[in-house]
Amino acid sequence: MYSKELLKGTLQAIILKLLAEHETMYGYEISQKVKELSAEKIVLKDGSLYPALQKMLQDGLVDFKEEAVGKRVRKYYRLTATGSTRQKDSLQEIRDFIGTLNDILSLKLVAV
Amino acid sequence: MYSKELLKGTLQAIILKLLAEHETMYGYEISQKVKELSAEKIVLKDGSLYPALQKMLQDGLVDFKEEAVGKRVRKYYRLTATGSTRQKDSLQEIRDFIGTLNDILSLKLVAV
DNA sequence: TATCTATACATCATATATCTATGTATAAAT
DNA sequence: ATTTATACATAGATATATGATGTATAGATA
Repeated sequence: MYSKELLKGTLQAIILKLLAEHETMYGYEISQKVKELSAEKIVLKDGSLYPALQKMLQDGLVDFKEEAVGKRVRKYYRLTATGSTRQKDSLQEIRDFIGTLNDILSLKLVAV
Repeated sequence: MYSKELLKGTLQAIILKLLAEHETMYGYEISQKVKELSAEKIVLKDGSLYPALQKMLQDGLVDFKEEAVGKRVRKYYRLTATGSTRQKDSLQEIRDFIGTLNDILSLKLVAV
């Protein structure tokens, strides 16, 4: 696990990216996908994920529909048009920021 | 300027890296160097820099000696042995984290 | 069948780091 | 003479991830 602070500013971008690739996803599915893609290096806590989704909902970046699975109910989230725009913007911002870190920290990263 | 949150978790690593490369630096010099290396994309506020330096001092990552320049006094900071170790660790953590972001966000970055 | 683990959601208090605003003061530039 | 740059600092505001805790269903295992 990384220092908690590193994830700040990138968690929302990560969620947006997954939703951009998957049409709909429910919260637990998102957390599992992040764990998988990060080789368990990023393990979202419930207390991080659900409040983040609710903030994105408030900000109009996502909406959701509930779906019953047995007696349980999942909330399937989907990007709105606003969310789709924000997704591209936030991804670009992270690219740019990493480029800046690359310069300052001499990381020697290049895009292919 | 980037979303404020992005810098969190990396500011200390940036300061440590500059100190690893420069033997001694004073606060204002650090802020100017960061501005320069980032093409003004990262402009540290006094309220970020000085508290950060004081925390690093408390944590034993740096020490300093005061030096008079005319009637003004500069605080020249220097890495301690602990700080030097931390510098390498935090840089590696950021590399690793960016690698993970690379996977999740499909950034297509490679090290050269 | 009982128990543990995984699935699925949520809220509240806490921690932490950066920023904004503000303050003091010297030095250089216009 | 006035503005800008240099050089430090602190207090309060803000944002966001975490820890702790809660509820409840479903599946696995002993």
